[in-house]
Amino acid sequence: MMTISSPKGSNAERSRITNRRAVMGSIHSAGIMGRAEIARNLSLSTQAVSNIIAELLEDGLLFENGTRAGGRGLPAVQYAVNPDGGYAFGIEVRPSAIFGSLLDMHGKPVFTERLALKDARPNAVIEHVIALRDKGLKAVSISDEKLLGAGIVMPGPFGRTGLAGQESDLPEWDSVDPHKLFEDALEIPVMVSNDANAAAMAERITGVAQGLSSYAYLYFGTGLGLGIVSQGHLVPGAFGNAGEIGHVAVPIDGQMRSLESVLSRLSAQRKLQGDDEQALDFQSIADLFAAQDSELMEWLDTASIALGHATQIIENLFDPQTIILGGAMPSGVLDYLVENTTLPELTVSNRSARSEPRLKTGTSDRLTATLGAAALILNQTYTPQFVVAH
Amino acid sequence: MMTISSPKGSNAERSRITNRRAVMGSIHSAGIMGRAEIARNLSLSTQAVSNIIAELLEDGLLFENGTRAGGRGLPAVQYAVNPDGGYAFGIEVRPSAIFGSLLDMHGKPVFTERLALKDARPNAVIEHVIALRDKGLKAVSISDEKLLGAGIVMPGPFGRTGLAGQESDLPEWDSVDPHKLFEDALEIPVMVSNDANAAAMAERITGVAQGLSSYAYLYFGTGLGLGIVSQGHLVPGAFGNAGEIGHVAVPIDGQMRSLESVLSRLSAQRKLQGDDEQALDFQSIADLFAAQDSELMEWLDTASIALGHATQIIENLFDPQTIILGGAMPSGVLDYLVENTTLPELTVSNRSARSEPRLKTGTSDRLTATLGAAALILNQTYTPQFVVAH
DNA sequence: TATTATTACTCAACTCACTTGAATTATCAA
DNA sequence: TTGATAATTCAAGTGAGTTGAGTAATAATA
Repeated sequence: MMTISSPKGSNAERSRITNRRAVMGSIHSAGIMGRAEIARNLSLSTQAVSNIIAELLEDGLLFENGTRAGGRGLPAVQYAVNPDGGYAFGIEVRPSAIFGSLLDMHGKPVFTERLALKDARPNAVIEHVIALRDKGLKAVSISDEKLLGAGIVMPGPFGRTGLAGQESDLPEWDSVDPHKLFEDALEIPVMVSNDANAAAMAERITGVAQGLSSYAYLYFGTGLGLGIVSQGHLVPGAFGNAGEIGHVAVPIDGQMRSLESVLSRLSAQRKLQGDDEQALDFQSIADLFAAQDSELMEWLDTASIALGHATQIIENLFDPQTIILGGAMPSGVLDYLVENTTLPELTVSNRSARSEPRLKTGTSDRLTATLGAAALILNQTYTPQFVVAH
Repeated sequence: MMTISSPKGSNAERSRITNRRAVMGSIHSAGIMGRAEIARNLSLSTQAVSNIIAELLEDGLLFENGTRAGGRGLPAVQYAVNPDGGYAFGIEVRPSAIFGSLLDMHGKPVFTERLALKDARPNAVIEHVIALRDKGLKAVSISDEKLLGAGIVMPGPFGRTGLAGQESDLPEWDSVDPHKLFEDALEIPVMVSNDANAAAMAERITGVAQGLSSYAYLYFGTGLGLGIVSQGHLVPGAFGNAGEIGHVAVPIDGQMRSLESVLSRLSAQRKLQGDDEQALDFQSIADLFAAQDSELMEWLDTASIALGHATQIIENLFDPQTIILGGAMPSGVLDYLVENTTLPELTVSNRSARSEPRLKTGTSDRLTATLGAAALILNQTYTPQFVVAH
């Protein structure tokens, strides 16, 4: 659940915060940049940018990176983001395990760890999360002042809904406010979200969504989730549960099936193993794909059809620059889906002048969501805060 | 097409604009409000709010509205929005007609007019729009300084897409930038959008979406459109074409049909008249509904099923507070749909603790989109600007 | 080679808009 | 009647961005 802050007026202090983020964001997305260039980009005076940059240098978030000649005039001193200037902590909570990661300012993971979880109730989880943080900070020798915040990914949906009672639910989390719980325990800024949203943000910080402002992200976890980014901001939904695309019905062989039942790792597992409950992991699917296993290829055919329907829905509802496929599914499989899906014609995205493909493959990794959790925090430091309306 | 501005830094001047809007927004949504209360609401000092209110009184946008005792302490002087403080101009451009309206600050229409259009090419449209504006201002004796801006509703999709070549297209508009065209001609701020988005905003200013921040709006025009509002802001899509839900396919009698082909005025017309091309207008449908015409009721049964599917998709993708039905369809028909649609169970919106119904009826009127066009401008004066990310 | 145009950058003064703290006023409660 | 409470104003203070003049470094031009 995204925390929805009440609308706030602006004052000098808040302006500075906004502008610091805007400057960081400009430099992050450009790689290196000079002060005058940033000032033009943000419609600020060079003096203002100079002052902010001095502060950011002081804080160790930036460093000088040579000068650029090229044109006439005094060559601009260039600045770049210092990867070691700060770190974001990402946590993914699952019923049987917790995944933790630390990302530097470039979004590069410097620490990742999996912790088996016997007890997934709130207190036990908090204890493990604190342990994970301490272990991570120690492992890479980071002082805790450098920790910018923690992003938490938990299984949605948040609150009691028509989708409750599923296997992924965590015990005894119904009545607690995860955001407050984690913030009180960790004493740093916290953002809580679902896996698809987090993964979508990861693509924006380091992946194939860099430079995109409105896109959709299809996340392959156990099921299937959708992260929606509009004008650089996540669309969280009124209760933080937007993107539950897995439960949308599509026609498969003349029958309405939920997307998740044909386009997810779980569905592949069922197809390949029947009701055998042994987990079919990432690697086994990759191996079967490499061997062109006939059952898997059959599953892929059905999955492609489902993806075509999903594409039609997403494109017509959001008109994104692109739809990115990613998550815990081997990249070969994702590439196959992108290449073999027949794109629907009757959508607003079927236009001739496109700079992005309608479907593309993003990061494929079991840890996509965990890294995405940390990316939520990085995104915050690179993006001026969204003004929430009344 | 929403105009996407580049990200801007903040300074004193922009802070004041933001805060003025925030103050106006607070008062607008509360009806009447005192200064200290607004200050708390926006996390500003009372002095700052006092200064802003003095300015707004000076500009005629607010007026004093008594004092409120009730508690202890000095009773607060209350302020209310002056309906005559400014006006918004709304224009809806159709291939064969232009609709114009003027809304006061409360969102009340003070002038509406339909102008038949023989030539729908850009120059002719501009000419008629200017004439409409002048006529409106004259009719209600408003000086042109009071015109806050113009909202324009035009048939989407914008740009060449897979949905182009439809009957609603306007001739020779492919190569022009409507926003620039209208802004140059009218010399006031302009917002261009599609009918569904505009209608969604109208509900936020005066209708059943007051107080809601994340909701979806199903607009019945000739076809069917979807307006998506997330945290008080429209979700426009990368190219301004989000919300083309009419082209999403749903299963009807075991066959995939586009939503628009079963849930739109045009589809009702086809059902009732066969291929007879004579227009079936708003009133005729209302009459047939009053008479419980059997063919219309049959159409409604199918339409309800389609609406159920649409609801499942919208709820799972956005998790809105509610879905509002409105537009050029008699309210009896909309009410019937709301009451007789079987709501899907497998969605995140199927929760017990709801303050809003999952479906509700909004404004039903041929002019919904026209008034909505003007509401886009009002919304801007009541809502601090969205910070667009890099 | 010298000069000029161009651009980045800094310094210092200025301005805008919000904050702070003290003083004032009106109301309710004891 | 007195005291507590809350809204409001006044005046001074502060943070942050802007402005304009001046300096420095480079490319283009004479």
